Amino acid sequence: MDQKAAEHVAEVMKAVAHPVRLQIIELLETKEMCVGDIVKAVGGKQAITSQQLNMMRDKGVLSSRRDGAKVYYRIENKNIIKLLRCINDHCESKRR
Amino acid sequence: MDQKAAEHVAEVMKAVAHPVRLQIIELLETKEMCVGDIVKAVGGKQAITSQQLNMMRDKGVLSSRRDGAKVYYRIENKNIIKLLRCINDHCESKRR
DNA sequence: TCATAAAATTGGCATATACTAATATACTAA
DNA sequence: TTAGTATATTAGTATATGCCAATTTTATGA
Repeated sequence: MDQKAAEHVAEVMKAVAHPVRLQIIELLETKEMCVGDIVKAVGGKQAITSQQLNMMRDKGVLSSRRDGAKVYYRIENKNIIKLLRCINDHCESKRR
Repeated sequence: MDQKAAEHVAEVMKAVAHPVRLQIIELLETKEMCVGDIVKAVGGKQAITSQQLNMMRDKGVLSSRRDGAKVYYRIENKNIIKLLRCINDHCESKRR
């Protein structure tokens, strides 16, 4: 992994490395969802959740499409899901 | 993933989400190394590298053993390696 | 013991991040 | 066009992070 790749990887990981953002990614694992429903599901505030979604989209983790007044977010790259599984395995094996 | 698990996962990811720390993990993928050699390999400063190693050990990513004056670090949980692979896959599929 | 090497720690500073309240924009339906 | 709903943006603040220089701790060998 060269310098540039390492920087990119670090950016992607930082974008995901947050309890609520991990929750959002889990929510989107199997389906797309609009901002309002995501806000309700994670029990957060509209502005913050919107910021987090935008941020993850900017980093290439999510993508979005507008449908009328609503904006639907989905996972852009499925490898993020694999990533989550790896981390989960790591944490579980530590807890054991 | 419950709240507590999400927080833990986020912590581990944050510990790894840094260009130099990713480099260090790559270095340690197949072997343990002492601090001095890691410092040379990543071209960093002693104090900073020591801080990064300590930090990753605190978060359960690495572990260490002292052998005389030298301290050897190694990857504590191999799932971190899998994690790196996932991230690499992610980035490569984005570049294509 | 003394000098040196290896690693860890400390205090400080600049920047980044997370959050907040308030406001702005985009869209729909009446 | 107006009111209402959905989402995004802005400016500000508190805290976290990353880095630095200097110092300290731990261990070795003369």
